[in-house]
Amino acid sequence: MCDIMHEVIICEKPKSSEKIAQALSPHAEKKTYKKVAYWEFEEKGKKTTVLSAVGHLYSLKPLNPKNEHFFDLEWIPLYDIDKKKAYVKDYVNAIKKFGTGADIFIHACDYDIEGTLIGYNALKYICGDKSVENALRMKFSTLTKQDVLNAYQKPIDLDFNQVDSGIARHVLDFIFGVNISKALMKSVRESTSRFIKLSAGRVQTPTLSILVDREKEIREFVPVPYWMIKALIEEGIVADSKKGKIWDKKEAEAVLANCKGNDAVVDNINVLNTTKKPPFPFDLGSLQSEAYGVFGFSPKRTQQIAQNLYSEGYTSYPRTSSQKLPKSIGYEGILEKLSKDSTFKKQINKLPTPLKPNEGKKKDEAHPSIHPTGVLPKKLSTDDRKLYELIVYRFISVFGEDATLETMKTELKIGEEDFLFRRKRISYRGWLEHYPFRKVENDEFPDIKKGDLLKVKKILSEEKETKPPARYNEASLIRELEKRGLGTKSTRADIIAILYDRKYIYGKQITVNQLGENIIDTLREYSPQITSEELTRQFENELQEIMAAEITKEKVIDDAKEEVISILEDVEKSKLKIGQQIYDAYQESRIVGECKCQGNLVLKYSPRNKSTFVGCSKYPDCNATYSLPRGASVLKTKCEKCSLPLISFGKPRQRVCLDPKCGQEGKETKPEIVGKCPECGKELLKRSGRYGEFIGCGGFPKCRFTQSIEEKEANKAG
DNA sequence: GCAAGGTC
Repeated sequence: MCDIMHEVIICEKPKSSEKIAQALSPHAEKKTYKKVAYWEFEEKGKKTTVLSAVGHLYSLKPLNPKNEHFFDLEWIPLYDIDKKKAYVKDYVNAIKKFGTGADIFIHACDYDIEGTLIGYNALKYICGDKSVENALRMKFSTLTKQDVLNAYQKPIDLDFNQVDSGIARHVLDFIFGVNISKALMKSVRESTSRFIKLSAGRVQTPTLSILVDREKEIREFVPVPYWMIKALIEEGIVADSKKGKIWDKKEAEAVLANCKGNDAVVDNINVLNTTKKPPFPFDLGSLQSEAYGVFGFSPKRTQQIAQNLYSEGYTSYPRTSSQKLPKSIGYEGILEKLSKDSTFKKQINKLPTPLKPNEGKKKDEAHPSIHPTGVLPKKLSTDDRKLYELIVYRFISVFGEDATLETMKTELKIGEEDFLFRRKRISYRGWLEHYPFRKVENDEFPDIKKGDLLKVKKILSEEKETKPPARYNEASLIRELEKRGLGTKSTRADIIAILYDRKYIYGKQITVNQLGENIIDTLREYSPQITSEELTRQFENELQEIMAAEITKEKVIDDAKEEVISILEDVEKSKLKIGQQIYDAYQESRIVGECKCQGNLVLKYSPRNKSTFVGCSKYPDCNATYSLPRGASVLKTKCEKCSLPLISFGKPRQRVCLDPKCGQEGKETKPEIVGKCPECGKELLKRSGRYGEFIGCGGFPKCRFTQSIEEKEANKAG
């Protein structure tokens, strides 16, 4: 048994180990050790075991957790730091069991900085220092059989510069993020003896900064009035004055006067054919964006569901930035399998041959775009089913034919004034047939020709005003982070969730709280580096230099340490002022209503009960407290009986007064009807939610159209 | 208590 050579291959994740094992030997046998899968084969007197990590197995931890600042760090198993990562232990144990004492160690994790570090740490801390010294490195960019075989046959040495740059990235993020976060919390604690969970980091703080800048732009925006002239004409035509935005009221009135009493003459009709290409296959970012737009799923939720579908084998690996569908995934086979579902089949049968996907530009060396595997799910929850079908229909659409649209641009003269209207209709549906999630305008063209005289029913001068820039939502913020190269495809959704969790931001149309704004103001003063994406750029450059052996990781870390120490000293000097300001801002953003004593009702947290409750800001002068049921939210609407705010909770949501003694049930008053939904035609209702009143479609949840009261007002005025 | 990065 012992005279045979033993070779161990360590991969980054279970899926890779499967593919690598199968590529290396037709005899690779799947085995399990305490629920963890590994692969084994024996060839030419050598036994090979293919093992797998599950991403990072080790994480940084301060050497002396009691110190005020953390600069000396060590690598500790992830499951010792985070209880939710217990599953990691099984993988570590499997590597320990089969890796210890092997003759040959092969590092086969993804060929990037993080992957290199994952394998390095696995070898070093599980198999021992010796395994690292002699380790071979497989370098591949895809997990195709050919690439894997090549990498195996021509292994390279482990690049220790790449390892060092990975270590430096972790250490740098830790000493900046954790120490500055701690300093902020300490300032609050020492100036107010209260605890608030605060944080700052290389990615989250610039992200918050983007939101704060937008918030300030909106606040400082001064609307400018303008007028738009519209003509209501027979045949249901609404034409706009070619003058567009008219900034001068008198000029608008003059246009109106010029039109008076005149019919409209059709001056010119221009009909154009345009083609609309099929969409690209999904990468994670575009899936998150589409699922947000179509179903209202948060990017984090989409990521969780996609991970689920992947684990069940229904869809491919979700954490990809690829918009490519290489032939090697076997899309004919996938479509054939999907065709076992009669609804899918209807669409698939209409696809043109030969099959050719419309691919996007974005690439990912490790994975293709997100696509169904062809395995049909038996049972899925409603939301999982929705996302699954979105992925399937998108996949089918990608192979569809171009759609053709006809656009009609008509120029009219009313007196001496020029008007214009456009119509759009679908002349060939093509791929649109396969993708039911987005509606495309399909207008009727009026039956008119050049020279026709049309009756003008009415000329309107609509007063409008310029609008501030729109707020980000989670999907558009993710796109912004992607554009700026902040975070990674796997972390962006989590980073945004942290900002919500810290109460820096709230709302679907993301609004920054006082607390969030104050954190940015404070950090811009004391640690400007961390508030801008420049820190990410600086890290990237330094890591490059480490990889090129132009600088050592020790030097980079020492420099960073000095920088952080100087920041911490500055914060320390002003901690009382900083802490008080942050606490005041925090208080303000926790206000949910008005107490009977005229004080503010604020959300408070009881560490003892681990629950949130409502208390008066004038405590201890006012002792009013109200407990909140789990998952309850405090509404802006006041109780009609006692004027405290109403709360809503439970499933289905019910409304009652914050004060249980009051006993007032939120009257099931019929919501006020305020118009028709522009998307589905049902009634638009005035509703109230956590962040005040808003307009929503009566067809909810089928139709998810919403708008703010302000938007509604603006449209009414316009 | 605190970051950002991998992955089930």
